[in-house]
Amino acid sequence: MDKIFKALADKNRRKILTVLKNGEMSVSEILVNFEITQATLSNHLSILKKANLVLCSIRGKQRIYRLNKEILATFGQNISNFVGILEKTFTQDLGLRNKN
Amino acid sequence: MDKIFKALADKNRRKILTVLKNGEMSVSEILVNFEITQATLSNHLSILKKANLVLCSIRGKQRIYRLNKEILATFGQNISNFVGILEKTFTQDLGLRNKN
DNA sequence: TGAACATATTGATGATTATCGATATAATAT
DNA sequence: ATATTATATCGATAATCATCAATATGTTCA
Repeated sequence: MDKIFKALADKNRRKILTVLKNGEMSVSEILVNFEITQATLSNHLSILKKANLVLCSIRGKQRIYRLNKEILATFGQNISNFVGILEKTFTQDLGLRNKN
Repeated sequence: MDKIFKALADKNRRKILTVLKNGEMSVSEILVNFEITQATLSNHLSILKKANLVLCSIRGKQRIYRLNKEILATFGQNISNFVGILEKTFTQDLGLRNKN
């Protein structure tokens, strides 16, 4: 969870996720939406990948990135539950006793 | 939105929110749940307050903090929508055209 | 094999951040 | 008034982070 929150803390990385909602695409295709260098984008993608928010596969000389929808859904659920009732995963992650 | 994500990027701040789910409490009451100094906690609370995630009122010499449930609910909704369909607020925040 | 292309990695830099001890502020109690 | 208590603010420090230019890696194509 910590890696996910950290990954989402950067505006460019959130934008990458939004861009990827249009479907999987290569690094250079993602890049045209930004005004950052390829090196910076590559770094952001690496962080998103380590947070398991995106998946990557190779097609020829390109890397095709796509959203990891499962993780995003789980994250969304955790957040919703946090807003509502304390959720186990979330609570445990923080090293707290669960209320129940 | 950016401030909220930044605020949530820190584990201690997320834990503060979780602690505050048990109800409003003073700074020193919050503090016993952590192994950080009062100065550090005060800084975290200030960041949460600026992100509008917590509210603060004064009672005698104490500051009583509590969750801002409205903001949390809105945030949860934005996340859910992000996982699902692109949500206006979120999209606009990133300076992207909305698909619709 | 070698050139061209796509992306990752490296190393450096400036900016931001979490943290602390010390001090300031502000309320209450003696 | 003064001491005590609660919290915020200040100044410093070490760690993390976003970013870049340059280079390396790995793939395809001629």
